[in-house]
Amino acid sequence: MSEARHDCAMCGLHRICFPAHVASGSDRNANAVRIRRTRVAYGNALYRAGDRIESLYMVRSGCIKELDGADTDHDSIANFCLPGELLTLQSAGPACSRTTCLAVEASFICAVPWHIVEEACAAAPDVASELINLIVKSGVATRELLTMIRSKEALQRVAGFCLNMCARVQWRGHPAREFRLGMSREEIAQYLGLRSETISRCFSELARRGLISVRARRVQVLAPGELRTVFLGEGL
Amino acid sequence: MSEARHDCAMCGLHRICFPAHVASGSDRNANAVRIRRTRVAYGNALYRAGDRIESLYMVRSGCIKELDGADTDHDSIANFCLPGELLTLQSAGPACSRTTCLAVEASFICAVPWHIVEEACAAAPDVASELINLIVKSGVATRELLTMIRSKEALQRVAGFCLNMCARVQWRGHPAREFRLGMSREEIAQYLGLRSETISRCFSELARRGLISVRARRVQVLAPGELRTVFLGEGL
DNA sequence: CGGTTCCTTGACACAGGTCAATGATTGTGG
DNA sequence: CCACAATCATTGACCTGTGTCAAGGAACCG
Repeated sequence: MSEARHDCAMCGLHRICFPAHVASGSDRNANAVRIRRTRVAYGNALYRAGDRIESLYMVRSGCIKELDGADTDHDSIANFCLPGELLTLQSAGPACSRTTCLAVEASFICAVPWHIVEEACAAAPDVASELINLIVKSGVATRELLTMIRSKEALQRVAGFCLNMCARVQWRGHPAREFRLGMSREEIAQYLGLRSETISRCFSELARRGLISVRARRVQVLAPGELRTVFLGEGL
Repeated sequence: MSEARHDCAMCGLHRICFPAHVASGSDRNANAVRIRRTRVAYGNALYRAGDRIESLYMVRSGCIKELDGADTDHDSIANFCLPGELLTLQSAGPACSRTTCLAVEASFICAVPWHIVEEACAAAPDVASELINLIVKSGVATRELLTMIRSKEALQRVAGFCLNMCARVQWRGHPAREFRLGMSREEIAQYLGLRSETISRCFSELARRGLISVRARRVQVLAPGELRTVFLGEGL
């Protein structure tokens, strides 16, 4: 119960699930919105490109990768969704998804039916603008990735990836400088526009320099400052 | 007058400027929305990152490049806006722009004040969902660019760029297989994540193969089918 | 018509892709 | 709980595409 409340408090959907709560500071409407919870096993799809979008989804635990639809062959990973983050935002307008969402590892998901979201938006202008904010934010993240891939070389991208992961998990209250990768090197490579061998090499290089420590899928950031320097390309 | 009406009919803002027109099929409310028209000279900014966003903008003529804010040095071009296309969508939520918009060539712009857009959204749910649609669509375009840059090599990117430009200008009723580049090779390079020399080489190579013809900034597509084949990477 | 900017082309270097071999990790069934 | 298989990760050697540097040529502008 209180654990669930705790999770909800740091969820991106918070203001949509609990509009009254946010407005009044009380819990009285906390359960007004009907939330469905589902489990997605490793490798399975939450939904696929072309599916009708029923809900707005949030990752409770695990990791979901969002693939751009068209690319049938070498999948193009648009985003990794970590606990507390939202899916489906890019499909907000159209009835059918343009993306496929696969579980990188076994994951638990919250689903808020779209009609509920729409009702909430119609009822409260804050909620509507909050939704637009979330959509815009997800677009900004995509642009940041685009900029990184266009202008940074491999080592910088991997450094940036580590910093980004770090920031995202620690926002959720996890130990500040350590995280577990839910995804394989191959998937990181697809995300960063590189090859899995290059990811390995970059991890090794960063470890050799003493900036991180990698053991299987566990990553520790030892020197965030220097890592950032590498990312920015100043310490060439 | 009738020319202006004509232009408006193929503008992305059409459903927002003329909601009643769209709904009823008549022109009676055509001038209900107050539109400001401005001119931006070559190299000048429509607005800069950090500026307060006053309006939703549309390019009437010319070409505007949208730069991602953070990147101060080598500018990262997120998009080229051609006539009939919208700007500022990514800044819909926040009050301050995250992007800088510069005129690649002398351009004329329509500006619809944000409060008008907001009022129109509040008044008609179609308009609101239309706006969300437009925002989502612009996000999809960014993702397509991301996918292209991650997975295609230089010649494919340039082929894709030509096809994309072609589709966009011909949508506006221009001659089907020809267009004028408002931007320099350097700017195309920044957009596609390459160097200007590589853009030159790719144009030359595509011309050598007889797929396009390039003369200064004028491009003709001679063989769209084969160009598409190159883009898809099947005809290696 | 001359100066400036932009474009094209060549020679060369290097980051990262490709191919291949080995080692680590995880999961499964006895 | 162990052993085996399957997958995943690491590392090396080599090769290709694109960046870099430099020189000349075309287009534009006053």
